[in-house]
Formats: sequence, C-alpha cells, structure tokens
Amino acid sequence: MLPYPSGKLHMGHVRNYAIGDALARYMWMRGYNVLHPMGWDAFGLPAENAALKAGREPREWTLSNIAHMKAQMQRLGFAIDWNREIATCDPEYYRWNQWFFVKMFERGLAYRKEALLNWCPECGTVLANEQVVNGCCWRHETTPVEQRAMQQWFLKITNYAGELLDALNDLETGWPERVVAMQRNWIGRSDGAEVDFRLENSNEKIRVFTTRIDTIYGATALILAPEHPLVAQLVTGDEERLKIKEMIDAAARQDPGNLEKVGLFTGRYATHPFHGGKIPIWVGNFVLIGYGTGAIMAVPAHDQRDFEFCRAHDIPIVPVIRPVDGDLGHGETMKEPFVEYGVVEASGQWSGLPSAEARRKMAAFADANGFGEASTTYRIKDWGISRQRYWGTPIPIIYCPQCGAVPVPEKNLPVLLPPNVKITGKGRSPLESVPDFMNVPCPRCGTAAKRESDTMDTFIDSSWYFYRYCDPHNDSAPFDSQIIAHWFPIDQYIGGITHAILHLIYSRFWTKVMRDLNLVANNEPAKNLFTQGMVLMGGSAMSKSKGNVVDPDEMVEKYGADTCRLYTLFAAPPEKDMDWNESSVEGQHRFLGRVYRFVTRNADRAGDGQPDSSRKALRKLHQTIRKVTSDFDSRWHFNTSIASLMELLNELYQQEPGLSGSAAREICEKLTLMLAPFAPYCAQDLWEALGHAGPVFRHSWPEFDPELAKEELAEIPVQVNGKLRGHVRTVFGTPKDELQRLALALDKVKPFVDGKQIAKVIVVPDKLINLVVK
RNA sequence: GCCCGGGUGGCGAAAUCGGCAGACGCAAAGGACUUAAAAUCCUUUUCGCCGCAAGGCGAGUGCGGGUUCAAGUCCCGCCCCGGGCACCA
Repeated sequence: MLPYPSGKLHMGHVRNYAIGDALARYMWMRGYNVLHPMGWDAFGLPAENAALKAGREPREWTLSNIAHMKAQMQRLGFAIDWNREIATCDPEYYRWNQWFFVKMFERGLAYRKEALLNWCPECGTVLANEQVVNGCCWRHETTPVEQRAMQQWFLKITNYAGELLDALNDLETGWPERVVAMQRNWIGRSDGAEVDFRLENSNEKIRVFTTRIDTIYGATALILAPEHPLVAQLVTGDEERLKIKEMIDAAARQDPGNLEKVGLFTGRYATHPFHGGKIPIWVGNFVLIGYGTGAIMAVPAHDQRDFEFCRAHDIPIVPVIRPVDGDLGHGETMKEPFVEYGVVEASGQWSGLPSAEARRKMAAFADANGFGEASTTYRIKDWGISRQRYWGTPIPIIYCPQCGAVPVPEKNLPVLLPPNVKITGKGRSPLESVPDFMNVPCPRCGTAAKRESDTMDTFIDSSWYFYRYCDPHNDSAPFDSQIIAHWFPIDQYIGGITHAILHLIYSRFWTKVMRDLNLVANNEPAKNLFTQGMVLMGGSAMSKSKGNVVDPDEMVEKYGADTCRLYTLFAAPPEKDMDWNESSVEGQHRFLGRVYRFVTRNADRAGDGQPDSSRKALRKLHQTIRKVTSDFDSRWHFNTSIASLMELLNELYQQEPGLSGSAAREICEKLTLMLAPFAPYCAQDLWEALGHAGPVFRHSWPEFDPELAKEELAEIPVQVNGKLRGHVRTVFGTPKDELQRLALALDKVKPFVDGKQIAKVIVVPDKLINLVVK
C-alpha cells in the first residue's frame, strides 16, 4: 500500500454531492437502476445501482460518510483523497493510465518536445494551458506562473479540435449554454488561409495565417513574432537582437492586454504573392508565436491592431474593402480601420466581389498557384501532461541511448512509484533521486537506460474514471466494452462550472480517443450536464490558498451530516452560486428535529380524531407529494421542495391534536419517504422507528392522490382595474356570470364599482376575476 | 471589446405558462412553559401614511419608456454587479 497525504473536502463538494445524491436516491425510489459514482465532482444517472448489486446500502456510498467514501474510492481504484494531484494511488489504475499512454504513443498521439511551459513555483511543477487562470496557477490563485523551457510530454488534443468543436452542437440541448460557449471559445476555431510571402533575395518563404485573405491587397507589412525562427536570421545587429530579447522578456512579464505595441524593422523585404510588390518585414511584440504561423500580414486599413501598429511606425495604410453602399475611404485621412466585411476593391481581378466570395476564390487561387491554401486554425493547444511531482501515474517511458524513447512493454506494466521518496516540493521530479527506479535496461536492446521521471497530470485520472467505475476490478482491460455499451453515455453528469474547460474538455477528448481505439461506441461521455453553483465565501470561491474554506467535518460534528446537506440544498437553487452564511443552518437543524418529534410522537397513534383535521392534513400531504415529485421530475429546485416539506410540517403541527390513527400513520410514512433523498440518516432512523426493516430506499416513492390533494373551495382573487380588492370563495368551475355576481356583492369591491360603468370583465376560470370599470 | 449569468424586504430566497409579490427559512420583537436558562410551542414582522383599535389608503421587484384588463415575468433603451474569453491575425 502506498502512502498518501490527506486532503480535505470543502462545502463546494458537499453541495455537489448533496445534489447528485438526492437525485440518485429519488431515482432509486422511483425504481430506476442507478449507477452513481461519486468521483471528481461527478455522478452518473440514471443507471444500474452498483451499490445494491454489490450488496451494499446506497447510504454507504454517500458523501455523508466521508471516511467510508474514501475507502470506497480506494477499492475502486479512484481518488483516495480529494486533492487532484494525489488522485491515483492504485496500481491497477496506474496500469491502465499507462496502457492508454502507450497506445497513444504508438499512434503518435503522445509526443515529447521542448517548449515554453507554464511553471507554478508553488506547486513546483508545470501546468497545462487549461490549468492557468488569470496568469496564475488554478490551485494557487495568487501565484503567477512563470515560463520555463522544458522537455515535456504532450497529448495531441489538437487532432480532435474540430470534432470537439462540432460535437458541441449536439451537446447544446443537454449542456448548459455557458459551458458550451466557454468550450467553443477555448477551442477557438478560425477559418482562413495560409499564404506564403517570398523573402527578397532568398529562397525562404514566410507563411502567414489570415482570416481575411480578401484584404491581402491592403497588406503593407509582414510582422513576425519575436520568437519566430526567421528572426535570428533577419536580425543581425547586436543592438537589434537585444531589442528582440527585451520584447520577449517584457511580454512574459506583463499583462498582454496592456502591452504597448512595439516593433522593429528588419531592413528586409518580402514579395507580395498577389501583386508582386515590395513589403517591409517587421518584428512586432503583439504577434504570438503560439498562434497560427507566428507571422502575420499587416492590413492596417482593416484591422484595429495593425492600424495602431502601422500608424505608430509610419507604415502606409491602404484600404481595399469598402462598406456596402459606402466609400472606399482614403489611407491618409483614415481615423479608424474598417474591420467589417464588405466589397473588395482595388484588388485586381477580385475587385467588386463580396468579401465572403473573395475569400473563397483568393484562397483557391493561392492554392492553384502553389503559394497557399485555405486553412483552419485552433486556439487550443496540445495537452501538456508531464508533472514534476511524486503523486501521479509514472509516465511509462524508458530513454535508451540507442533506441530513444521506448515505451514500457505491456507485460511490465504498471510502473509503480517507488516508496520512501523524499519529497521536497520544489524543483525537479522527486523520482529522479531514486536510482533503483531510474536505472533500467532498455526493453528493446538491453542497453543501460533511464526511466522518465515525471508523472502524469492527474486530470488524466479524472478523464476516464467513470468508465473504470463501471468495471473496477477488471485486470485484463481498462474495462469491458460490453458493460460500457450498456451504461454509456452518462445520462446525467453533475459538477462544478470550474471544470468547464478543464475536466470537461479532457474527458471529451479521452472518450474520442477510446472510441478510436474501439473500446467504446459512444462519441461523448455525457449527454446531459448540470453545473451547480459555486459555494462562495466573502464573494469568492472557497480555496485553500485564500484560507476561506469551511470544513464540513466541523459542521457535521456540531449538527450532523443531514443538517449540513440540507443546508446546502435549501440556501439557493442548485445552479446558483451561494454565499456561505452559517446563520440559517439552525433552521435546518430545527426542521429535522420537528420532523423527528412529529413522526416519533405519532407513529403509533390510535383513535378516530377529528375528521376535519385529518382531511386537512392529508390534503396538505398529497399537495406536498405533488410538489416535491414535480421538482424532482423537472427542475431540481430542492430549495422549494424542502420549503414545501416545511409547510407541510407547519400544517401538521396545526392539525396534530385532531389526527386519526390511520391518517397519522400515512402521513408519518410518506413524510419520511419524502425526506429520504435530502436527509438520509434521519429518514432511515424514522423508517426503522416506524417498524420497517431494511433501507428506506428500497421502498417506492409515494404517489399523490389527486382527489385528496384537491382543495374544497376555490379562493379567487377579485381585482378592480387590476388592483386586488377582495376574494370570492366558491366551488371550482363556477361559471363567469355567477363569479361576477359574487364579486360585485363583496363589500370591499362595491366602493370601487358603484357609480361607474363596467366596461369589461376578465375571468380566468378558478384563478382570477378582474372588473374593468370606467 | 465579445459571450454568458444576475439585480425582489434587515438577510438567504419564492412566485414553474402574463393572473393575489415576498411562500419557506434566518435574524428581530412579543408571549406561553420553566425557580432560572437552554430547548420547545404560539404570535408579529415589505415600506409609508391614517387610526385607540379592528382596519383602511397609497407605494413597491435596479432606472426610463412601451404592450396588456393585468408585467418581477414580454418588448425597446439605459445603469449596476458577477463570471468566462480576449493583441487569436
């Protein structure tokens, strides 16, 4: 058994799990088979109940029992703890992570390269782009990441960029709009063209990416990113080279939004591929090496940034697009670039064409003449997965001086973490310092070789844990594809918005890779996604680095798990952010106490009581069943479900003295059943107090009786000119004329109607009367 | 700048299809029980004005317009708050 550090659950998790757990319990009671994995912020619903199948009670699988959860997860090979960086400790899970890695390596989907990477000094490791938030580490929100050049393993998520984007169209119905929008944004597709500009007096070509090839006749400069490989060749003076270096350093230090546009003329020119003219070549700090080709054509008349840059450096501004029904404008008098689409002018044979048509035709022309082609560029970059940590799956690669990077053969998997490693928390990978681990013969040629010392990003674990969960003890494959075909895609996934472009994009990618390995048939992991709101503390999300984390254990200690869960469900509807404010926790605690006392007092009640009391109480009971059921079936606003249970209880306290034995019995049982999804421990106790054996979840959800739920009389508001003046109590279905007569007879209505003419009477049957008078 | 949310009492919120604004809970005030406290149970509680009182009148869902018999809800124009993306060519 491997050692592992301990981490803590916070209230955001509690809320997440309380929501999913309530749903799962409800579904169980409705007779569905539910597979309900509680992993990294996640549930699968509705599916088969693995817990019951395994002979365990669902309650064992709930958040309420954190210790049990951890043990459960450990047996499953998932998170032993809640901190992502220590998520996998199980050798079997290592094995399959490594197995996947090797499969990807063999297919060219995993590769190693040196690159500038995001380095978090606090974590002592590099991070993927998705894990950098506002220039800081996602776990250390106040620690800016640094750029370090390092050798790192990448997974080719960009191979799937187009599919990940297009498939979002199908997810739109089941996923929140904002998550879809964030992913679209993150993948960042741009359709355009790549065009080569020939370097004058040289065979070199400079390739640029543009979405506006229709403006290419307005290109008056080429601008290279300071890191562009040609820069070293074009810029030769020491002073100039220093300037380039300064540009790179300044860009790394500063917030890119506020960076002043600076540039340097190389003294060299390129040939315009369309008209053959001379174009000066510049280096500009605002051109990004990591996007497109790292070089752009500057079209100052039709791009805001190019406009600013060229105006500052006296580069000519040549408009070539005119607005539909507008003038072409003139370079010297231009105050603003025209960045809209319009009609191409002054562009040779393409003059007069609308923008879209010109883009198509000009790209085709470039293609036909061998100096470019239509091209699509994505903003998303490959997923850097190497981490300089101890905790995580070792990357199963051996570096041989003869053979290069060789994957560990399948029969030798898993590569396990060596025990007793000194973890400094800073600097290089801890595994490097363990010679027994590092030094191995090459699996191919037997030469003395060294292992890769980095471990995998733990987001890899969370990318497919829900698949493994369906078949956790399989030791010949990651899972049985037949089983997956039965369960997947997940019907309902629940998690935090914080993973919109982290976990939720990685797991989509992983699913598509597994599909291409013929392991799964589904294209997407989850049909429906529900993102619960964040639990805030003083306006910002709880995080360890801010020290504003509420420890659920303390609250569980003080009030119990049920109160704790109930509070997170009651404070706000699940999709909304909630500010943590402990003051109203008392109310939930009192509520549970009131329920408990009512049920235990009335469980064995006898006698006939007063019929009126029983009728009223039963009516409210059935109205409440209707309300809670509909909340579950439609919108999951558990705050209103719980409120209606409180209303029921208030009514029960009113009617308690006159209840008959049989009414009391029915009420106690159904109230307990309705409480079960929200407060499982309390409900289970009461269920046993009512004389039942076994888990309350094996009992079916109560049905409401529409007859019993019906009010005897309708209480219909009476308005005069839209203002409420009184109520009419009458039988349901009273006709309009009768309602009008009753309304006009009201003392409170008369003064507003007498002496006036009734122009119109609006009647909404059983709902409202509005008398319009003049 | 672009894309999402949101703005309702002292507070968290409810009003699900245009039909009684403020359910439910917190906090507060009063009362019952108690030697006392806790716990529990019962009242009151949007604001303003009138009234000894029962009660009555008026205003009110960020602001300004509009549609409608009727608007927190729909339409137009703003303001403010939160989140995401952003020299992406």
